[in-house]
Amino acid sequence: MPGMAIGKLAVIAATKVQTIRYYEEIGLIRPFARSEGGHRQYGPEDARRLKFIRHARELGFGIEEIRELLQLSDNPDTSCSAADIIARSHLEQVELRLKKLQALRKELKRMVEECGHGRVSHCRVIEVLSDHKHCGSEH
Amino acid sequence: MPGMAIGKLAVIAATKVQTIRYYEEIGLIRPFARSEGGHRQYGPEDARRLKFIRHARELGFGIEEIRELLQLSDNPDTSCSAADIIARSHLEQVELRLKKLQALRKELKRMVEECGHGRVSHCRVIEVLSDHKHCGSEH
DNA sequence: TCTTGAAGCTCTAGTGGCTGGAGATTGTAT
DNA sequence: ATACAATCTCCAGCCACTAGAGCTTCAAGA
Repeated sequence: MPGMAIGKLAVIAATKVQTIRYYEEIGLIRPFARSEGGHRQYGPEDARRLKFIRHARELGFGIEEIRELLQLSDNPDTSCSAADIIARSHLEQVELRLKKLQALRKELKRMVEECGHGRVSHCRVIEVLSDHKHCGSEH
Repeated sequence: MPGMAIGKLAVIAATKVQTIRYYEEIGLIRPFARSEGGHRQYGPEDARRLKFIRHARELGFGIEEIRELLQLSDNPDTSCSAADIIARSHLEQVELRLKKLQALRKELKRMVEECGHGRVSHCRVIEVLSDHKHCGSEH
């Protein structure tokens, strides 16, 4: 098994090369070997791990959360409740963000709709931004 | 008009003191005067401007967008269409984020619901993160 | 007026999660 | 053998703040 170079791993896991090196730096992954000249060599297990990380990042998990999840994934005999707790608290955060974003969209829509394309002195966009009271909903 | 100190402005605009100094550093605001001892002094116009900035930040506008909006707000005779364009493109971004977040919530909910509270080796949370294919929706 | 303690000052560094570039070295295809 | 792509390390920068050290100034009470 000769292992693949960092560039190929990057393509496979849809990551940038620098990002992989960064993950190594902060201790999330490490290549299973180096070539004589010092080039990193990765195997399929590294690819799986990197995909795990990228997927979790896409889902909005922070690096430290991912570190915990990786540890759990590395030790399949531990209780699953830790992973559950992480995912649950993450879900709560997501639902909060979602609510804020929905209120924001409403506000922006109103702003844009009410802009009469005239002078700034009568522009609702500027007006709404100038005074919180113009807001229909809290945020 | 003696002007208020930075601490009071911070309270009024619901900002941290350091944030105000940071905004000054990057050229968004400046105090209308300094005391003999070098303390910043602000007036009501500064408060209005800072509130404008904070409100726009809450709505998710970036600093450079805000810089543009401030310029428009400072020149009430210019066309409102520039502000409109900024707000519109911002709205688009928000709607995109919203869609992603909704897909994410769905995914997380499923993960949490399917976790049987057993061992990690059978935990759906880990499993879903390990393999993108388990996702019901793209994100 | 003096004193004290809160609030201000500047400057530096750190956060998270990468991203980009310089300049040197290595790997690979012809 | 050579050309050129890919990789290496190291360092700096991004955004929008936030925190702290170590000092000075201000305002209120005695």
